[in-house]
Amino acid sequence: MVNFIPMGEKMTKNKKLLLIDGNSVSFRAFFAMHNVLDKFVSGDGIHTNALYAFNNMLDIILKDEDPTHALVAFDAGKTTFRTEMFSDYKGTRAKTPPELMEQLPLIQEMLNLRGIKTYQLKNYEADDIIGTMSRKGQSEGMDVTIITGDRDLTQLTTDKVTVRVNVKGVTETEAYTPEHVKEKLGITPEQIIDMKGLMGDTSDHYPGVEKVGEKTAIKLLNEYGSMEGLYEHVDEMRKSKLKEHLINDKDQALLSKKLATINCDAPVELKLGELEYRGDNQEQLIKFYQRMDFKSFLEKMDVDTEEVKEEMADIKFSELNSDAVDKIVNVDKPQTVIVESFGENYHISPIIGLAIESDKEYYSTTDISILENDKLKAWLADDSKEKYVFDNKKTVALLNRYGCEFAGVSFDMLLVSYLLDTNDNKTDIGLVAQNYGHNLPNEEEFYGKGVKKAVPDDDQVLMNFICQKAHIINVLHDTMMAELKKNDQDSLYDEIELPLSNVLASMEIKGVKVDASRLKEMQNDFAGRLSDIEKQIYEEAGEEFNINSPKQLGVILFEKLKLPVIKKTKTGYSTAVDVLEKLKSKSPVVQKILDYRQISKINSTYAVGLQKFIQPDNRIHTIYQQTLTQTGRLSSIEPNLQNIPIRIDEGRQIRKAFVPQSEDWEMFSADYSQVELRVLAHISGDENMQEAFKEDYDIHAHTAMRIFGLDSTDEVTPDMRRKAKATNFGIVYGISDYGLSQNIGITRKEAAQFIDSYFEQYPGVKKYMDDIVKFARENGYVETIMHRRRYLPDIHSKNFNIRNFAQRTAMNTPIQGSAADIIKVAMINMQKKLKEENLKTNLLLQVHDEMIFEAPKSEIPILEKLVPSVMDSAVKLDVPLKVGSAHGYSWYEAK
DNA sequence: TAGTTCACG
DNA sequence: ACGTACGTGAACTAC
Repeated sequence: MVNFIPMGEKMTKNKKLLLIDGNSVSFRAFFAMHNVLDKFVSGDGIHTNALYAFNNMLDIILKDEDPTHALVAFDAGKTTFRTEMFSDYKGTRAKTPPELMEQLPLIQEMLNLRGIKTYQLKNYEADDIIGTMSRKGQSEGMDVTIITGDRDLTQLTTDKVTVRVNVKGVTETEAYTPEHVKEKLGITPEQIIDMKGLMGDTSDHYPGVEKVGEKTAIKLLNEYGSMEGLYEHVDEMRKSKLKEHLINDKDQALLSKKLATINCDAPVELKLGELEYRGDNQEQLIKFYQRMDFKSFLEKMDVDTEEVKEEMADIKFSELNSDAVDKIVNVDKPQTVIVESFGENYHISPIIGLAIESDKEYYSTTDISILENDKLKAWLADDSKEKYVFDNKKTVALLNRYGCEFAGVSFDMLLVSYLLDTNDNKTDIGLVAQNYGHNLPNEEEFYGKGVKKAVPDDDQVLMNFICQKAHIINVLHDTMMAELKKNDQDSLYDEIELPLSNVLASMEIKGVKVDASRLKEMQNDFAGRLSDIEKQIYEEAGEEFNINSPKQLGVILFEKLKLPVIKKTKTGYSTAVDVLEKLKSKSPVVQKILDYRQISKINSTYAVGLQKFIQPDNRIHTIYQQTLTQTGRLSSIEPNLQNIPIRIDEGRQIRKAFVPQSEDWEMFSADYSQVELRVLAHISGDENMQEAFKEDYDIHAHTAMRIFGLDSTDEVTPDMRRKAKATNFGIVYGISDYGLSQNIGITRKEAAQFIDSYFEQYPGVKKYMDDIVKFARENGYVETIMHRRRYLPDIHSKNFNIRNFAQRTAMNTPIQGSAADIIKVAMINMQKKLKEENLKTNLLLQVHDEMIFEAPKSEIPILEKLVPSVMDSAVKLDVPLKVGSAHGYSWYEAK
């Protein structure tokens, strides 16, 4: 088929108008990068985070949209025609943070340098300017795209006008066409103002009709078409609360609709011709970027400024040979060491290159035999020779495999970066560098990914790369350490994370002995039982299917066997445990499926799964991720040794395969009892909870007694204790009545009463919960007893769910995180003690609130005293810490 | 690669 | 009116 396109139309590109809501995008840009606020400061001390994010977004949008015309509209001031109509309009809106205020003029300046017109109009909001210009553009036959962070602007969408709303920060947008509005809300763009009028707007602070939210408003509009239509027929509605509210709040609703309506006839004195997009003013823009310290944007412009050159240029380095070693060992300043490996798991992957920066000289080699040089070996192991690295734990583990000890690290850029901000993924030095505005390829960019992943053929390229890594560590050292100090996190780093990285390295290197033959036996046993159950399930289902597929299982249970659907997931029927538990009584096949699932999980993940990780030394060497969790806990991978089954005996048998190194040794474990609740008692200062721990009461029974209003714990039934225990857990997680009701199978109302009486009994806890959320709102982060930080930008979210989640996180993180701090201190002290006392015992594993050791039998009596005393004295809280311990022939027995 | 499920604290 | 417990990792299926 041939498309005939008239010549004229083919030749002229359709004109495209880009309209940006300057205020709302700036706001979003600011909060999207709120966690790096202090990292983005220009030479003259002005914050630049919003500027940076705005510009990033601009790059993407300009590329995407390729506009011929562009305009960024700003609000002119607080008073507008809307505040005249309704004095409280935007009444409770928090005032713009000063750190953003100072950036707004710069944003306008930058936009102009980028060839984009900016405009504001007295008495009107940016929305109105955009509305007006979008109609002008449309009537001239232009395609119009609007960029905003405010969903209300979707009322402007038409066939020619697309509204792109920022989601998650500013670099991603969701595009609204009339069809998409319809799909998403079930109403037309024109009806959005009616909807807003009916439901009101909390953030702009205008009221709607009482008890009418989005859902109700949409339902009403689908029935009556518009607010006016609705009020014409309101008398015909049958008597209901809704009808009453509609009638009572009619005036408010009509006013709110007016407030929500964007004025598309504002007296904007702009001609479309003036909006022509001219592109960057190169010369001025470079100066501007330099003033703002925007290195990455400068690099994008292909500009050879001196500063950039220094950073991007190939680094001059010489061969790391014995001559170089002679120089290195005699330097007294800190020196930077890079040990480069290739492969996922550093316990098995080879070292492929080394680099050392020494007094501004760079030395590098891919010839690993230099590690046999005795002088270098001694220098690496010398604690008094100060070193900088990225990932101390990995470096220690790698060098250990090549027969070298490694000590003396004072700066681990990975750890510092994690302490400064847990939010982004910081396991890659390139990404950290990029975060600080420096240009260093990350691992994926350098080595490639998937099938293309490979070490470069040219050794020079590799050596240059690792020298650049060393260079960036030096460049960022001062800034990052200063920031650490400013956050009052230097002792968290010096006394906890850095020493801990050495403890973890030795735990990983030691590994834990696992009896492969035992796992093999279990695997065989499970395989037999699985095929039995499988047969029975097929029989009862009347056909064969994949039991592991939730999809196929759903069809069998809910369509073939017609069992009631309890819960749905995004993709279909839920077949999770809590659902199956409820269906158990309806069909005998359900219990069999539960059994199958359980055994199949234990078999595939543990019995079979763990065998793959047993190394030739008969041991499993996990990797502890020290810089991953948002709370400060560790995590364990390849394999995860922090989730070995224990709750059900079937799975618990797996622990019998975890054994000590030789016959006259045992496994020894020690765990904290209720650390998190004790931490809560401490940081909340709640007297009732503190008393319970000081007196060493059964905390859950004691809670039950209090919330059920009993006189003594003797009256507490097991069921009451169970409920109280769940409530205590709920409190730690940042409780909601719904969550608690689901967990202990009571109604939401009852759960709410539980929580009320809990807070009455523990008023200090209530106060803590309120205060910590307030703290998070004011400071943008929360912290643990050791000043570990977690930034919570979502605490300002307009979205109810996202904001609530951030609030629960604010409550939970100081608790979970402080508990993590405590055991970390205990681990460091423990390792030190074992050495001081000349014990052979090895610390092998950590599982959040417990430590697992292997020890000669003769040392067990010593450990039984020593370990609990080290653990309970790790930190001094207002309540005592309690520690339990056990030992036996395997991890199973050490319970 | 996303979604579901389930193992642990 | 909204739709929920906090923090993880791994196996498996299905797109």
